[in-house]
Amino acid sequence: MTLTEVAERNRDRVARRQVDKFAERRAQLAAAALQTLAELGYARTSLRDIAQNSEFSHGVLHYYFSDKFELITYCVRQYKAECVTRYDSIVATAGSAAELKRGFGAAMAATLREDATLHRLWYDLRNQSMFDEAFRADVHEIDQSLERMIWRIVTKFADLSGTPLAVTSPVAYAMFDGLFQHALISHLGGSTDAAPDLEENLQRVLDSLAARG
Amino acid sequence: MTLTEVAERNRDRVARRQVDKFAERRAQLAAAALQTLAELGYARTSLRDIAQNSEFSHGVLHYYFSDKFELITYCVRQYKAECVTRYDSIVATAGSAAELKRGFGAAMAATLREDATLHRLWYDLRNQSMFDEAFRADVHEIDQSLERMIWRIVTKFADLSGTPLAVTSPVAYAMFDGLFQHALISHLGGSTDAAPDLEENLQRVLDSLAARG
DNA sequence: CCGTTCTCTTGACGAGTGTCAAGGGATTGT
DNA sequence: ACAATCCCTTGACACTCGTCAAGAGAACGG
Repeated sequence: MTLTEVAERNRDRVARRQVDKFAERRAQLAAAALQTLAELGYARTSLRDIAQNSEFSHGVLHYYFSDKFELITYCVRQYKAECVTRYDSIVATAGSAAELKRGFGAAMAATLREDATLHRLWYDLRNQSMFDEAFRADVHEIDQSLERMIWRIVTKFADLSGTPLAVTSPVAYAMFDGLFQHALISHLGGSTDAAPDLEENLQRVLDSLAARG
Repeated sequence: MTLTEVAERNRDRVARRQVDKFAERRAQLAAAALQTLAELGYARTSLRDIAQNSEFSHGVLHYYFSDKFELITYCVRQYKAECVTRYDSIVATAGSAAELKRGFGAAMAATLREDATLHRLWYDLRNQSMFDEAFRADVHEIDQSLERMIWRIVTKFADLSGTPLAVTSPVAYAMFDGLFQHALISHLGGSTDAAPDLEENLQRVLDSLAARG
């Protein structure tokens, strides 16, 4: 191994370590941003609010992100990574249609309770994408991931219960999304029935998606 | 009739005329505000933007509204008045289940195309109500009105087709609302299929709501 | 016709915003 | 150990925001 090779390898290692540190802090700041956005909403969240929810000052955000839009975009992507695999274990482990149905309803009701502020942030950003074209690509990608996640559940349910499906993937997603969104609004409005109602309604609708005719 | 009675009547008439003029201009400014909000979204709309979409200057808004919140609240109420009776004529005139179904789908698809920006404003404000409690009361009232409107259609459809219903009012509303919202996002994203797809999907789902078992 | 009230404009204020430049420590490579 | 680079803070900038006060001009009363 020549000297220049050693030097190159060291430089690479250093560069990688720096990149890792850089990426790590970006993720850390994005986490603080996500928490703040979930708390205040897109319209009311400033960079200073975000910095105040981290252990750094507001200037550092422009060291790790070129501008506010890149920060929020990064946040959205980080949110997605956490989101899309949320129900995969339920789909994988369910051995019967009834078990899948119960697990699905329970998981949705649980995340409604535990991640309510994150979910309202998602709806907030998806709404922004209707006004601001810059958000559309990322939002649409997440939306499609969620639709595929729902479709995995629905198809597996039909498979396990041995009945054909009466809906398309977009329609199934839109219906479940509507149910969840209304439950979220009700839940954040103070209703204690929102989660159990959602759990029951989801199971009923899931049942009705399998054609009986 | 005494002199004081005449004086009183005149004062009343003047007062009423003033009130009318006042209310008229409030409505006029609220219309400009609605248009601006529908264009820019809640997050990006300033009072100066609104004034620029009217024929007045920005200061006049504080002459007719005590603050920004009262203006937006007034706008939301004005929006509601236009909204809730949108499909009543369809419900009233439909003579058969098939006609009602067709009319419902066509009307929803039409308003998706023609009032897309107003609809996205509604979803924007409903989202704001998840973050800002001050919006919740008005938003919830509108939401209930819309739910009742959907329920009138669904129950009339079940009545005309002679089949019992398999869903509750909140579930029916949530499902149709989800379908419409996703169609709106798709439509504003540039899809030309959104409206016809919505029309077809609505009719399918409406059919499926009537129990076949 | 004069005085009062109603409408509306103008301009300013303080607060809050995203952005960025200057610089101080800390860390690192040699 | 010295120099260079990295990381972060501070403070400022230009701008926009909601709000309000002062006042001009029209409309209206007696």
